[in-house]
Amino acid sequence: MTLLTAVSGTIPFGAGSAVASKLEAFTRLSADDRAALGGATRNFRYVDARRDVISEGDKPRCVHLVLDGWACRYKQLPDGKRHIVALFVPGDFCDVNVYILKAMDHSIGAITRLKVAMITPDEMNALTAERPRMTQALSWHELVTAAVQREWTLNLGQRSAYERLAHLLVELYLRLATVGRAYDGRCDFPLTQNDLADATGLTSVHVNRTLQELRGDGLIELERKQLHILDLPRIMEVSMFNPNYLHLDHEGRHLDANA
Amino acid sequence: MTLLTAVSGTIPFGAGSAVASKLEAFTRLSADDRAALGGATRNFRYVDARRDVISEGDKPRCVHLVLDGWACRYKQLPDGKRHIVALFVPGDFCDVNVYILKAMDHSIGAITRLKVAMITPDEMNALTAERPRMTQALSWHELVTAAVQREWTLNLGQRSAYERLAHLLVELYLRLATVGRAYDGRCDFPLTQNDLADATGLTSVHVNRTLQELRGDGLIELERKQLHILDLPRIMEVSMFNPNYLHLDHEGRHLDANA
DNA sequence: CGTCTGGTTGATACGACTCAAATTTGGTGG
DNA sequence: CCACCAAATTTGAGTCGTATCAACCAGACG
Repeated sequence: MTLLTAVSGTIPFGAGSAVASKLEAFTRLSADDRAALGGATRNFRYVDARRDVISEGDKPRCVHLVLDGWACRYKQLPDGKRHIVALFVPGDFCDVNVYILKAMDHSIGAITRLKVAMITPDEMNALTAERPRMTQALSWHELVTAAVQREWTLNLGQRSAYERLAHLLVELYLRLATVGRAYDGRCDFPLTQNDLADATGLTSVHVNRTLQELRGDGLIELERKQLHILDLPRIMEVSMFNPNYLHLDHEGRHLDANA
Repeated sequence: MTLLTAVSGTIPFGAGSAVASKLEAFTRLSADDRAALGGATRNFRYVDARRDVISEGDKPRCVHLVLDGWACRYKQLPDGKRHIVALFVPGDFCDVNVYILKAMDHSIGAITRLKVAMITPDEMNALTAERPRMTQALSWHELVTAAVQREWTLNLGQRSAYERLAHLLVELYLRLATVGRAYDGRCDFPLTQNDLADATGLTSVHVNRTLQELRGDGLIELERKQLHILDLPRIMEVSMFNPNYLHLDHEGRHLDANA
């Protein structure tokens, strides 16, 4: 048990371990926890880029968990406007417990080609039953997801286009870093300027000009779907980025499985 | 049991029953469920208007449940801007499970004088243990809260000032109606134009002018902290209000305790 | 009766949008 | 390997929604 944990703990990342990395931002997982997580993600499928994983109005029957690629939650307005209300990167659950609801009030779409696990209610129960640490970790995940949503609300409500875009880039960089998909200020960044526009409530034209400003100010490089944050402290400063809402402080270590 | 349920079921509203009304939008509660809810809310306090219930940075030790009055979640930016990211009306929980987190990433403030229950983790466990329907109802509550937060994100991102304010008014009216605090298009509405500005990302000056437009168009009356929605279908139309995100469809009746 | 908070009005400025077109990039098939 | 096409990015010019700044007014309250 100790060995397995130690080994998997040293693997920087790999198929299926993004979830574990994410949950370990809250609490150390035991070998059994990791194994259970692996079991729950055995059932997965691929979704092509720009296709829906599940659409507004559908009855949710399982929990989705992003194993690889990026996805988004979006809502469409009758006048045709689309808004991306959330982004999912590897390791993110798309709503623990959704299957309680009768119908989806939004759609989940793949940004890139997506590898996504489908976890049934029974499997979720099996995952959490007798595993209080796992239960807590999932609650933490939901709380963080809610906190991110609030921060996006704040972002749209109070920040300028420049600050707003900067804030989004920093958030995504940090989230990717916690699941081992970002290093040295660099990460994959598959969003088009159109996606960024839909996520920030700006037009793609204005996103374009604002990104040029960010580049001009020496804060970022962004091309060929690669983001490079050149000056993290400064971009955090200008976007008034307070990382507290990501709740990455490892205080959960008092729940350490291997303590 | 049947008698007690029937009796409490016929009381339109009263101290402590807003929660039950809210949860019953999802599932019928048994007499035992109601009693347990009553027990959990026995420990409450009053908070003066404009005072914090809990502040950013504080360690959350219990779940808060609004019994009477209005409250809000807000976040403050270093440049002094404040944004109200959520509103609470009677019957709303302020984050089931928060106590998992190390520190609040936002503050909860009273809009009016507030009667708020403080429920300890132990009491929450006692409330849900052996009561799967209650557990589900609380999950539903959290899912709806998340859906509302997404809708606010959409609201800020895609709707004009006019649509945005209209949407907010409709949402609050419907939420109050589900807990028996709104009838015939009328409800208490203690928010100042300043609060509305902080919640919609507008300035209070623009909120003022936009409210005048809504009044001029015969959609609402709003004075002396009383809101009167004159034409619900039309204001829903102009604000592109789709109530699906409130998940008020009583399909949960298959879980009816008295079926 | 003065003070304060919340609401209202007017004049002006600017950030972001709109529309339109050009350019670059990435992928595909010949 | 090149030609071609669609998608994504970039640029320019003009407009509009909302912010800003500055008064002023009304009712509540001590």
